[in-house]
Amino acid sequence: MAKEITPRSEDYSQWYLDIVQKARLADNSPVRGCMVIKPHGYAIWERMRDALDAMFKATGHVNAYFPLFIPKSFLSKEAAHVEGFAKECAVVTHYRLKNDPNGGGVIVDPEAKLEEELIVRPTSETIIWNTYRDWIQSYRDLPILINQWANVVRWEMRTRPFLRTTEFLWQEGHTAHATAEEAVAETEQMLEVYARFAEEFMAMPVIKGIKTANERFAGAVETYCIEALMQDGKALQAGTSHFLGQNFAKAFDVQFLNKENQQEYVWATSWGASTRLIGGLIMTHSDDDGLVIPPKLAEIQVVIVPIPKPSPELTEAADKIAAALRAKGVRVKIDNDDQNRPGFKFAEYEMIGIPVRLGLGMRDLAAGQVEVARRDTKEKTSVPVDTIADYVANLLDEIQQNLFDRAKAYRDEHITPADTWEELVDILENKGGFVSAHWDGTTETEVAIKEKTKATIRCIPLDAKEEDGKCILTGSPSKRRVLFAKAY
RNA sequence: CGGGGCGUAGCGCAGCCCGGUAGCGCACCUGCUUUGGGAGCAGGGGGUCCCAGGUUCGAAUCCUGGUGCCCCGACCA
Repeated sequence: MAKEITPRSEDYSQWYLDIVQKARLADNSPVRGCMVIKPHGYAIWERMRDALDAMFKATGHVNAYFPLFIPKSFLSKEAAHVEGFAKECAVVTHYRLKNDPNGGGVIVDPEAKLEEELIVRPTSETIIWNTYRDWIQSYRDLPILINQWANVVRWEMRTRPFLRTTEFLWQEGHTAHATAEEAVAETEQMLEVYARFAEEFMAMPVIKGIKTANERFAGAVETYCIEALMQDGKALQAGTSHFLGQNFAKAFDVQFLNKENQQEYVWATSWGASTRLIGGLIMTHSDDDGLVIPPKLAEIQVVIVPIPKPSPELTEAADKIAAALRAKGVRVKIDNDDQNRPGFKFAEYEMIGIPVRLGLGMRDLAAGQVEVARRDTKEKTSVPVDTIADYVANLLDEIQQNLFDRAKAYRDEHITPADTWEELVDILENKGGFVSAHWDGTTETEVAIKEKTKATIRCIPLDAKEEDGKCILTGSPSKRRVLFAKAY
């Protein structure tokens, strides 16, 4: 038993770290808060990236790439934006090293100080809007619908693999529009794209909503978000889409001539999702035996394990099954390793989250069957070889659906209405999850509730019904319920 | 930035209190026997004991200073 995973019931946080480590998703790096994303973790990101990228393209977006470095002065142009990011920026001050004259190693060459410091992008609004100024003259130049896949750096106090790392991978969409209506429609459309991606590919149910002023993106007029619920009852913001109004256009002086030959400021949106999604994926589906990957995001959906080890007969049978599966579009690996024993392999494939495992031994071959083991429920059944391809193809869909249904049932059970302060506190302390409660709409109240309970308003759900009520803390009138939760 | 913990083989750790020249498990290499849920036996390789200074005949161990990482909070995707 070389690879024990801490049970969730014992220490959820340690369980999470164990999964990341033992499912070979990522390693810590020599640099604080940065991680090495290992092949098995990166494969999940590649699938996420490809799926999202296709959805962006299908909604009319194109990819481009803007620089990693941003002149320091750009950051100060949009007041709220600086306020939000200044405290967590990595700054490049020099461009050269030299040998230490006092011996031992290299030092920063004091002669090589930069005239203007460069900021490693924490997000790219500033450099992109500085560029858009030159690209936009007329309403005919609009809209601009650009996305970029990039890495960004935010010097966070406290980091956790995938959930919050100093450097992370993400995509950021930056669009420019002639009207506010069009920009809002874009913001909402992209929120919809994220929600669909989360639910269809990650099998992770999400709540669509808007952020309160207090939780809004630095520089945005309105921030839309999708919020997911993790197994430990904490919420995770899984994607955001911002309506930026004319804030960045004004800060970077981006105007266009409209049809009436008048100068107007351009309307903007930005939207992003990051490698944090992998953290969400882990905490939505995985269990004490290891990672669980939904079939649509699994690089390898099916592994065939010859039992007890590969032999000419077993390999021939495995090749046929693999060919039949591949013909159905299933991603298959045949385990040709002849060193480890079956028990070891079973545990290993469960650890790294392969959705379906086929066990194939002489016993099965003689009976014309294959043993099918599904990762999500751990159930095993024997299936005739001649129907295996159809069976597995259907099973993958069923697993994808089951994971979603399971997560949704859990999530739905953990949206609890509260009408008194005592209820709110009790639910947050003991049950966890989202608490649906009335709020008077002020930042003061929101902050006060956070100080008392550590819970924040995750969002005002888009589908929140009009309902007269009283604020859970102050008793002031409220028109609708909002969702409170402790969050990652 | 506060609080706590830890730096000893690739990984996880013991040894430190009480100083005597480094050990255990896993992993790795070789061989044999095994193989339907994490194999067994035998042999073997691998170490600036985080760094610097001090005390001492002698430091992984004691003292001083530094440094790194992890975990828990406040801040954030």
